[in-house]
Amino acid sequence: MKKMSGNEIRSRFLQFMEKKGHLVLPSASLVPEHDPSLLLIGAGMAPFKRYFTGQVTPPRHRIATSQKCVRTGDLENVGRTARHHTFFEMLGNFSFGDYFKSEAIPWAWEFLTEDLELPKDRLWISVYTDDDEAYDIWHNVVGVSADRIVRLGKDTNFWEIGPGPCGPCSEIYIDLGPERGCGSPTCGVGCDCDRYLEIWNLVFTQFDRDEEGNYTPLPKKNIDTGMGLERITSVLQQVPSNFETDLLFPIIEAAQTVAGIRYGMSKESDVALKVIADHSRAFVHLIADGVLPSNEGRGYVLRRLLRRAVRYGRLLGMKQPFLGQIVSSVVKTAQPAYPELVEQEAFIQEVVGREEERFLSTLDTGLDILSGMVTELKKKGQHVLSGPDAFRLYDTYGFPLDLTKEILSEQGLQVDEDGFEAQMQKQRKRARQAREQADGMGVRDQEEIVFSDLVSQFTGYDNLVENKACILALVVEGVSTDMAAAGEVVQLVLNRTPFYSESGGQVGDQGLIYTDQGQVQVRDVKRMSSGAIVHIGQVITGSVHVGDTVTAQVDKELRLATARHHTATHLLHQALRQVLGEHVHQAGSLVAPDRLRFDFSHFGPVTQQELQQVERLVNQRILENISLEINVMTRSQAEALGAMALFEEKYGDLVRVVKIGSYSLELCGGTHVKRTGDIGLCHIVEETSVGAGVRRIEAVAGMVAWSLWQEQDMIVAKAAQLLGGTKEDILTRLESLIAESKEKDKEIARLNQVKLESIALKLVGQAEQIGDSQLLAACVAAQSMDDLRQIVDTLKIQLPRAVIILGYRSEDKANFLAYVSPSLVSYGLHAGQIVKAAAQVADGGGGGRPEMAQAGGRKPSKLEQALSTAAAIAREKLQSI
RNA sequence: GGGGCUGUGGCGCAGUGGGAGCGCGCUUCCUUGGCAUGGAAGAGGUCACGGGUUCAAUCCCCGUCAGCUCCA
Repeated sequence: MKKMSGNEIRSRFLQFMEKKGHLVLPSASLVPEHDPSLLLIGAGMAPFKRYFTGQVTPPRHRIATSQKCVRTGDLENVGRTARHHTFFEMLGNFSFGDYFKSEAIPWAWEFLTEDLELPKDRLWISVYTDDDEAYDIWHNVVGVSADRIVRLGKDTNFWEIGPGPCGPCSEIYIDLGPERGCGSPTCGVGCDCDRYLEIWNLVFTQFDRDEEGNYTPLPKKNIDTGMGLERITSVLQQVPSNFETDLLFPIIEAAQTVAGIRYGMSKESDVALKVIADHSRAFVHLIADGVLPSNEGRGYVLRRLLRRAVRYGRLLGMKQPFLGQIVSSVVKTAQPAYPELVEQEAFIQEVVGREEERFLSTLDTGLDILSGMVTELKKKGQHVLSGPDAFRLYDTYGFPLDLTKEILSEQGLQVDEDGFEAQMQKQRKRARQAREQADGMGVRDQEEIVFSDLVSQFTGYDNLVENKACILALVVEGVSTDMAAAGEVVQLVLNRTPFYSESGGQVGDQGLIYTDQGQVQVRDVKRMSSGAIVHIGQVITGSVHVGDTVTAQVDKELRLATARHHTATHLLHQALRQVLGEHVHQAGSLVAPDRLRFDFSHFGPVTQQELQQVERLVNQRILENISLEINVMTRSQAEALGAMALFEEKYGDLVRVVKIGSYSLELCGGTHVKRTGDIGLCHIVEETSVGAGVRRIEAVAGMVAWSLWQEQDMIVAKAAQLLGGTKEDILTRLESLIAESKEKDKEIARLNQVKLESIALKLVGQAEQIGDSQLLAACVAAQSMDDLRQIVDTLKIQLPRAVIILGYRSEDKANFLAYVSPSLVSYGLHAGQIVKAAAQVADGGGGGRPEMAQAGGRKPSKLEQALSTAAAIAREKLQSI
């Protein structure tokens, strides 16, 4: 057996297959390019699905790759077994209707035994029960002895996923020795234990399965093989698990250095190190392929992996962000095969760092809350965390359920997962209902049926008036009708219309549809999935009838304003990619006559400087007055040009490509201006967050931008006038005004203080002596409760053993403050009770602490009476001491 | 689009129906040959915003905005 590095094995495999006539391709992106049904690439053959189905012709009939794969199906097993990974590489050779078993089998044998020098006497073969063809090749052509070939059943050796191409497969195993086995006398190939390790699977797709389960032979048979790079490397490097190979171990080493522990110290810390190493490989490659952390889809897979890595880091005692150093080691280790990672490292670090920090704070609050819940559980002697509690952690604090489960199980506790799921269902139901309600405003399902067999032709790209259109259908209040009269809200379908229907974020046109007898004011236009274009509006004069020949006229000003915003959106998109990076992708868009809203993927806030730069770039393109080229072409032509495809499944085979010089190229069905100069100017109004990883920019263009500028300029001019200076002076004037005003506030406070002190000193003399205590009840000229407090502050130094009751009158209220010296409080005197008695006289209430309390009343006329009542109560108490 | 949580000095956070606080940072002074440290004094707040309840709201209720988070 030859000892080789993982990188060496990868390139040896590809070289071998190249010699056998294969086209060697680089690994495809983890993000499936033409397959919206697939979240991520999880198998070596996944990028070639369309070659297997015959939809697309492959560049060559033999292809070989080492493909990056991500699988998160059994996340819990990662780190606990020798072989589970979320990220791995699959070595594979593929035949698209070219060679078949008699080539694929000997080649596999040749590569393993000659190039890798695996000992023949340790290799075992499995074939499908009925596959005599494969058996013969293994036995007679390759020369594997009969006792080394095992026939296995459908569950392991037949590859199929529902209807479609399928076929038997043959697997190659290596015997790792009896010491790795289970010891059972029946132990052999196919046993669950670790002794016989499957290293290569050869799939022979030779049948087509129909819905009924009939298998018909395919005219063009395919080969699809897969050998896990990490696995075969572990065999050649003679290490017990994939994690000890040179593909993964350098990352574990980096992690143990950061954590200050050693691999092999304990089972738990080894699991944590393995999880960190595995997940880090996955998220580094995901980010490199353009995925950003978010709350859904691929972004959520990424976020979960990243957060799990952080969580396991915490288990090792790492409370600070640490993934940066791990990322470096991943990049370094993967560099020979993926040199592009090096260029992207800074960006990856940025994304990882931000997400890590965000999660650490999320985690801290979550852990606090969870440990509170645990204490509560233990106090009650329970051992199952309720579904709603677990859900609250998940829903409100973003604390993943699997983390909750793990943390609880460490303490012998459980989670009521059914209860959790029930809460989740409730949440889903709520969201769905809200959605239905929102949809109720637009065109309802019923109309969808009414219009289902109608088709309208859109003629409005170059043309805003259609003179001889015919009304095909009318709907009033959800009911199909022949006629609509003045005042009625109507939905109207024409055979031909220049009205643009809401699509791709661009709102529907407004305008007029009229005949000699009637006029309809169109407010919105929607397109049915059937192809009918529905105008929604109100009959303003006369009436309209099905069959009428009408003139349909789009409001030109609004359409032009919308077009300005749409073209500006394309410029903005490109400018954002230029300034922020290629990871910026459209995540939603609204194009209206008065504004545009553009949502895009980005990891953090856009700085003021970046926004200014983006805005400058957009306006530079506008000034360059570039002509737009709009062409309809096939999808593949557009792709060849490098067009940015958006929402691809929405479009048919022919696509519309909007090109702005050499600057921007997008697939787009919307309406645009002729030249960028037509936009006039564009101004970014605000930049906000929509959710993690998605930012939103709102901007205005054309006259809207101009009137916004005019309005703001007027405000500035007015401000300058009010401040008595020029526009340039505003900021300095304001600064000095604010400073001055603060200075004056302080001076007023100081003067007030002096005044209050003099009031207090005058009051001292009015105090009534009762035993060795003093009683003071007085109405003073104060402005606020604070004033009363300040007077008391002065008084309580002069009258060290006293009850003080002060009152003042404000507009329509009486206000009181009572103070009792601490030495009197111990005799049972209570400021709250005294002041309350006073307030009740003035028709109010109050309370507070024993030494200080305040109150108020609605009848200021009773102020004096209230004070003397309170004084009487206090006097009585003082006399009884 | 819908739900939950949060919003208190520059930053991180306590807090309570009745005088707005803590830690870090900042300024000045003292200690020191200088620095680190130590000691003292001080500046800094429309308690997100707008309504309501109350004699009294930073606190309770409603709305708006922003951030976080889950669902769609």
